[in-house]
Formats: sequence, structure tokens, C-alpha cells
Amino acid sequence: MNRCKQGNFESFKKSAALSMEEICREIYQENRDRIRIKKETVAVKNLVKIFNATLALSAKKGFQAMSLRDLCRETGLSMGALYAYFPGKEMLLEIILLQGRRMVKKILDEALASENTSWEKISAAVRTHIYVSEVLHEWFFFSFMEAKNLGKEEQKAAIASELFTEKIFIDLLDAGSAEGIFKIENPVMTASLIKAMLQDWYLKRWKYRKRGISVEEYADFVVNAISKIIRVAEAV
Amino acid sequence: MNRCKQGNFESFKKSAALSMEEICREIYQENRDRIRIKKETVAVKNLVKIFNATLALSAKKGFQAMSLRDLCRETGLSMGALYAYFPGKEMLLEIILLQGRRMVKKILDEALASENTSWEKISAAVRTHIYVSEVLHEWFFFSFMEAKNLGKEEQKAAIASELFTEKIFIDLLDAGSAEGIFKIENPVMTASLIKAMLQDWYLKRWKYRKRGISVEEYADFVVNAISKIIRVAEAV
DNA sequence: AATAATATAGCGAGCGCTCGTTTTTTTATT
DNA sequence: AATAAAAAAACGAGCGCTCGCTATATTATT
Repeated sequence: MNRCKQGNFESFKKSAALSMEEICREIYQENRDRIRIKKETVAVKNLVKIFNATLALSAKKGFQAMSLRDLCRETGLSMGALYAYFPGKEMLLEIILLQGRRMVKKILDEALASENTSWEKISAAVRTHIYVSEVLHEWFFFSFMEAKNLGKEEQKAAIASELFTEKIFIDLLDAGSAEGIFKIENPVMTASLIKAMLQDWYLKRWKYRKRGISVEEYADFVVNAISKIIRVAEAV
Repeated sequence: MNRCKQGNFESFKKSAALSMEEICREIYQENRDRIRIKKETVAVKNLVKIFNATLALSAKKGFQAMSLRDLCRETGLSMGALYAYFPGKEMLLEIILLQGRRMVKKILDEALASENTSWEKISAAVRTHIYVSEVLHEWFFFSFMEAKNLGKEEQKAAIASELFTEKIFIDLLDAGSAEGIFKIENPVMTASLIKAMLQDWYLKRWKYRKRGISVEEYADFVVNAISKIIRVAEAV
């Protein structure tokens, strides 16, 4: 196991550019025409408030059940002010989902690029996915729960995103299998199983929290379980 | 693997008393004082309609977003008629969740009672859970998705139910470990992992459907994966 | 057997309220 | 004074829910 090389959670958190402010600045610059606020400092400050409040409220009661008046209360902004930042409730949802998907994809791609063997890549992908879902746990939970309430196009994008991540694992399992490093009966099913384990970390967060299991312990356990299932011949 | 002994999906479906009518009759008899319909045949017939429609509509848009007018349209009943069967939207939710939890518990208990060794019991619990979640997939999906929107008491009941199922696996893993049949590092984490795999069947149903994976194939795969993780010494 | 009387089930307009959204007015900044 | 930003007020639609009423089925009376 090359745990040290791939880094722990703390070093991951610092290296990944995941601050809400940076994300919001990006969103603001891409939607300057639509957003009615001219000054970037003001706009970004309030966008951060809006997105954080949306994620927090949605985690409690769901996006649909969250009213824009709830959002006013939580952000300290008025109805009119909110509508200067986004054109409607549904669009707010879409903006949040799109931006999250982009970030996750970018981080996963980067993590894989710096690894060599198939097993190192699988291990890195698992760790990175669990770590990023820890940092952005509100978004991950939100994204999963709201998926079924989206419009047709948005739903397609969500499914594509799910399958994209899975495809990464399928390809790596196939590659390692061809190299004779793994012994796998069914790469597609194995990849599904891996995804299920990754998801449990943000779907059952309350459980792991209560038991005092850290994100690193969980990642270790999952990587170890996968190594048993695919009978990886470890070269350390 | 004792697949034959534990029976396939079809035989499970017939043996388990899972028809919506039976469930509704039970609910009716328990709530005779509250339900304003006197004749059992009429009441049960409409309760079936109401529960099926609720599960179907909730699967599409979520229980919160489902309006009682949607439910009127789907059941063919009027608003007034609906309120003769349940005292309010929230109570409808609670009745459905409670009844489902009871049924799952009963079926799991029965399935375990007829097995002997720890490994047979684990295998039976896994298969039974996957099979019952296939028959009642709408309920399982519903139950998972609505869990966070419940009142305090109902949320406690949902958590207790989740932990109850997990405890079954923890105990079986501990027992098999003590007998020297399994080699497990962490029974609690292993049980969590098993639960995650069980859940994937009803949370990602669309995926497995599209790939033509049957419920029996999935159960086989999961049982096999578990056997690898806990290094079970199979005695067949 | 026919009719009257009653019990049961179902209907749907309308209540008070909150929703997402728009328009108007006020406040802050330059 | 001019303009940007936010607050305040208002709108129509749709919500869960209630209630006066009708339609149907059952029982009692002749």
C-alpha cells in the first residue's frame, strides 16, 4: 500500500483548490451578463453566502422543500436581492450541480495523472474520491438526493457523470487484468461495487461520524477490501 | 455456495407473503378506529390504490413534491375520499414507512431462523435482503429518500431500522470469527460495507436494469465478494 | 315485493396560507 | 446627483385540508 505517496487527507485538502470563494468567483465571471451585480467583491461575497446556505438548507429538508424565504433568512438577503444573483430556483439548482461536477472531474483527472500502475491509479482514485466527497460532502449528498427531481437534460448530465466515474474504474480494472496484476471475474460489476463503497461515505456520514471513523480510516478500509476482491498482487 | 438450498428469486417471491392486498388488510384492521370506511373489501381495495399511487408518484418527484391532487388523479378518488383513509399527508408517510419496516424485519428474521452456520446465515441474509428489496423496490427507494424529511421520532425509527439490519451482520461476523471460519479485521466496518452493497441494488436500479443484470446475478456477485473479503473457508 | 329510512362512501368548491416570482421603493456608494 | 444594491410589497398559482352535499348500498317497514 502506498499510502504516504498518495498523501493524507490534510495534504489533499490544502493542495486541492476547493475554496467556495474561488468557485464562486469562477461562476460569477462566467455569468457576468446574467448576474445584475456589477462589483465582483460584492457579488462573490453574496454568492458564497447563497451557495452555502442552499447546501445547508437542502441537507436538512431537501432542495424542493427549501423555500426562497428560508434562503433569505439564512443569507440575510431579501427576495429582490436573490433574484439579482440567479434567474430562478431551478437555475440555482442547475448552477450548483454543474459546478460541482466540473470540480470533481478535474480533481479526479489530476489525481490519476500522477500515478503509474493500474493498482496505484485505482487506489488513488478511491482515496481522492472519498477525500473530495469529504470536503464537499454537502454537495455530494445534495447531488445524489436531488438527481431524481431534475429536468431531462440535467438528469442525463447527472447519469453521465455517474457513469464517467465508474468507467474510470472499469478501464483500470480491465488494464490491470490484462497485465495479469488482478484476478477479476467481472470488471463492470466490480466497478459498481467500488462506487457503492465510495458513496456510502457521504450517504451514511452520520453513522461513521458517530462511530468516530475518520476519512482516512474509511479510505484505508475500502482500498484494502478492493485489494482482496480483485486479489491484487502488491509490489511493495 | 448453497444457492439451491436458499432458493432462487422466484421461489422467494411466492413464499413471502408480500402482496399489497395483505399488507393493506393488516393496516386497515389495525386502524379501524381512525379510518372512516366500514367495509373491509372497499377499504382494502382503495388502500391498495392509495399506497401504490403514493409510491409511484414519490418515486418520480418525491413525497414532498407530490400533491394530494396528484394522488386524487392517480387513485381516481377525490380529496374528501382520501381523507377518509388517512388523517393527513404526513401520517400517510408514516404509515407507509412503519409497515414496510415491519415487513422487512419479519422476513429477515424468518430467513435467518432456517439456516445453521454463520456463513449460511450471512449468505441467506444477503440474498433475502436483496430479494425483498427487489419485490418492494419502490418502498425501499422511497424509504431511503424520505428519511431525512421525517419528524424526530420517525427519524429515530428509521435509524434504528438501519442499525438493526447492520447489527445482524455484525453479530454473524463476530460469531463466525470466533468459530475461526472467517478472517476479519473489523466486523463493524465489514458490516457497513455489506449494507452499502445491499443498498446499491435499489438505489441504482436503473443502472443494473440497463445492463440486464438480474437480481440473482447481483446477489451471487455480492455473496461472492463478501466471501473474498472475509476469507470464508467454504465447506461444500 | 315494494317502498321508506338510514348508513356509508365519495365528491369538489373553497378556506387560509405559502410558494416562486415581479415590481416598486428605499438605502448605500461613488 | 447618479447609479448600484438591497429591501419591501404585492401577485397569482397551487398547496393541504375541510365541509356541505350527493350518490349508492344496506336495512327496516309495510
